Amino acid sequence: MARGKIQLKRIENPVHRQVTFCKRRTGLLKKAKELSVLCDAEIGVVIFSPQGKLFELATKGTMEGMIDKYMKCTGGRRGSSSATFTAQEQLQPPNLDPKDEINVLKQEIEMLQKGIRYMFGGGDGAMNLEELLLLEKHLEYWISQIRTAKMDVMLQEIQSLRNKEGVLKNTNKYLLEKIEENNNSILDANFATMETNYSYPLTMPSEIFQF
Amino acid sequence: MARGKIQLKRIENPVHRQVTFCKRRTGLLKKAKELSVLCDAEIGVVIFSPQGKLFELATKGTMEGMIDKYMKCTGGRRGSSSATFTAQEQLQPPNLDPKDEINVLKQEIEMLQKGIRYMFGGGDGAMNLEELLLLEKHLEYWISQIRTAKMDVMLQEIQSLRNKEGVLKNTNKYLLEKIEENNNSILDANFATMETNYSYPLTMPSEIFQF
DNA sequence: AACTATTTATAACA
DNA sequence: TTGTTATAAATAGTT
Repeated sequence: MARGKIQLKRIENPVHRQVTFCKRRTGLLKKAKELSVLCDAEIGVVIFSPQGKLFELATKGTMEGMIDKYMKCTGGRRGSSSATFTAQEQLQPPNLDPKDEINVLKQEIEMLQKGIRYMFGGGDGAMNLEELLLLEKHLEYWISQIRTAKMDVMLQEIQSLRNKEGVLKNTNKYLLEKIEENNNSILDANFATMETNYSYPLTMPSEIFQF
Repeated sequence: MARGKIQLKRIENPVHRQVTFCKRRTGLLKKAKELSVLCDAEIGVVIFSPQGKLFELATKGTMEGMIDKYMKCTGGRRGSSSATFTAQEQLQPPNLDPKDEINVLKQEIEMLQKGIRYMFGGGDGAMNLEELLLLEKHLEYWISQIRTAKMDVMLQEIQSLRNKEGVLKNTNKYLLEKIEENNNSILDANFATMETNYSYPLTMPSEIFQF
């Protein structure tokens, strides 16, 4: 893409090939990150150099998570490392002693927490400093996701309210016109009969009706 | 990259976002193919749209093959963390009517399941505003727990290092004394025999040994 | 690792 | 979605 067009075939000069690999690998990963951020997509990229060296990128969560998700999508059933979060549906005897039920529910919560731990790619037993830092990072990421979702919902709500506002404003305008018409009719009637000089308001206080 | 610089953040306009997703997805896959051909690399790309639709590319063999190779490269390291993020413990008064307790637990389960589904499903927008706010609160609690744990570990580490420091300082002091003793003995010996007038240092450079 | 002349990708628009 | 075009970004060849 510069100083000459490329031929879409293997670069034979090993030095050129290595340099190009390095540059384009960087470019590819950058593009993947951009796409993920700009369009809120989840992307995994795995690159093996000709020498078998691995380069990878997973834009949300971990590569393992991506692989699990991929497997689910393609229906491929292999030893998925993904935990099951559906225990509740499986074991739910209708009538149970409250004590037992509590225990069952607590068990389920534990299972769910295992799912969370899975997501964070846990370590063994007590967590060391690195694991804690990683977990903190993951949580921060998750919370940012939640906040984004929250914002989306709120923006939607705002849009909905604005639409309603428009409708109500129109209705209001229509009603104001009607009221004015009515008042004028009454005024005309009064004027004609001369039974009273009490003056009706010509309009309603507009601030009550208008937004 | 055209008709205007891009901001590296989520495109809020859904139409723009969709168009950009489509175009950049194409671009990314093209770049991946090119890199693979030019540099003889094996590349796998997996893209999930925000709606969860899958797009993929495996430049040599199949995606499954890539995943196997990836697993081999990273080694099947993964354990289960026993760290506990038991949000329900904190949010619950100890003595509660069993019925209420059950409800609380059920609520907790539902929220966790939704949260997990949300994360793994790439945010399919199944949660409403209140749920998101609640989840955010829980996550904030978890993160504070993690930070507390992190602080504990760090403080422990610091204490441990201080202890070590104390021991080492004492050892160092002791060794310095020994060395000085030795030097003096040798000096005395040399002085006594007069075989050489080479002068040994009386002390070692102290900054090497002291903290 | 830098530097540019070019090619390529793509944002805005239709 | 697809196509067009002005412009941003990537990068091939070079230093």
